[in-house]
Amino acid sequence: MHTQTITAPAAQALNTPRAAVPPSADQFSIIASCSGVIATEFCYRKDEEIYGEGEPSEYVYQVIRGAVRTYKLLSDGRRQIGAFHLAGDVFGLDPGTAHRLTAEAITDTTVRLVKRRSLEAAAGSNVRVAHNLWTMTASDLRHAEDHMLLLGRKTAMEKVATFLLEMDRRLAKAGMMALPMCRRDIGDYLGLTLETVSRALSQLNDQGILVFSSARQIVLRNRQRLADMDV
Amino acid sequence: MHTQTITAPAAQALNTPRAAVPPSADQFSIIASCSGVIATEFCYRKDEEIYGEGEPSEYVYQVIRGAVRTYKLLSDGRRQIGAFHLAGDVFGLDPGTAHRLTAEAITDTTVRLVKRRSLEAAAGSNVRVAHNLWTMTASDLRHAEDHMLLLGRKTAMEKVATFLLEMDRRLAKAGMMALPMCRRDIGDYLGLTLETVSRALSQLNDQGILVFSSARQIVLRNRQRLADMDV
DNA sequence: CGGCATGTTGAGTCAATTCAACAGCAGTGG
DNA sequence: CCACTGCTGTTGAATTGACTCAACATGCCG
Repeated sequence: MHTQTITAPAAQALNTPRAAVPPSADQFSIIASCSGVIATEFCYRKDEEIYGEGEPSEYVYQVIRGAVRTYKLLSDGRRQIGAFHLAGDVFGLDPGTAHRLTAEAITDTTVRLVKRRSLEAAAGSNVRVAHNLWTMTASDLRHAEDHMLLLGRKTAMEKVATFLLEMDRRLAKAGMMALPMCRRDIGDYLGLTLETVSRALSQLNDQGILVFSSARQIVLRNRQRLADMDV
Repeated sequence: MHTQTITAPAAQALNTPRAAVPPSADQFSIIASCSGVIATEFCYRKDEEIYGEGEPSEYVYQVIRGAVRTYKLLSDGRRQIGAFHLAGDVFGLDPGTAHRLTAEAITDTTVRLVKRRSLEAAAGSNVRVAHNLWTMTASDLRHAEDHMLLLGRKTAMEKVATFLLEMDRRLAKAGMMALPMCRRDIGDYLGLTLETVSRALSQLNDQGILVFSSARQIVLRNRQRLADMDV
């Protein structure tokens, strides 16, 4: 399983300042700094599996650098990506004994990980930790609820508009967003084919709503018109 | 808000034996029986709103009798039902301050409800309660993850097959299932139109995989062939 | 019995898919 | 340095699964 080399002492990551830290990051830091909870860092190469659906969930993860996709497969290979996890995000927090989705590194990725058992132990004695575990799971649930609405009821263009606004909010730096994932990943996240994603992006480009510096480097020129499409 | 009449003392519900109680029911009973947590019963008529999206989440609910749909709307009225809640199921457990979906009674429905604040208080002093809140939210998340795969990647027939197996598991009595919801609800749950749901059911009937006693009374004749369609 | 909800079925349409060709680019090695 | 190769992304053409619109059937409730 975790045969990757340790690349940096955990203490360094704990002290690294990061911009635009999502709420879950603070919660995770509180947990990770509890006595008895030991955080370690690992690196995964592009497309490497971090854990598989159905595997025992031994660890909980936080993305330090890079990006992760978590997905489910049908028997014939059709794939649904449930979420993209970016710097600061926590993933792999499945309160059962097994992971319910597969996690893969989208690009070369560094994660911080803590043992599930030590987490549960901390939750048993520290009410604050227990509450954080709950709210982190709840925030995954909120995202899933929003995403069900998108998958079940939005058109292709509305899906892509929602996606762009989500990524803009989560990873834009200086007005520019550098998408870590390919068109197929985006399609499998939105319940579309990669061609449909490409066509929608081209159309938004033609309309002047966005500009490409490269296929994955996008600047939004008109967030309002995107938000209007987003219903 | 809760202007319905109280129909039965809570104590009666607590002592009423029920068959096929889902795991969440036990967990909720543990919570509800905590000192300081007061459970009350209310009745809602068919199609009555229990709470609206965005409203402050004052209560957590458990279905005693009847059925509930929780859903999100787009501005033009397109609807995505996130879940159906049947006897024993807990719903409305949103760890934020506001409900993220609207809840409506599908049929005349009796619920048991407890104040959120008393729940959180109990969680603060009782680790068991805190853990149950977490696992109940996690089980909603599991359902949402499975449902995203369905919405994003399954065909109409696969969606309907999955739906039938889910409902068969959750509400079949003596091999027969009595669906509380109409075709439109099923469609809005599966990301389909009501006509497509109707056509799929007719086709399964023609194939002898199921038999209708009435439009909503269904007997599955061949679960294996349904499971095969379910991929 | 009549009236309205719900459900079924048919015909035509269309949004997104499939299949196919090609363009762009990054990495590799001669 | 540039040709070669493989991967990613774009675009076009044809197809199709699900949708829309419409008519009719069924059944429940007063």
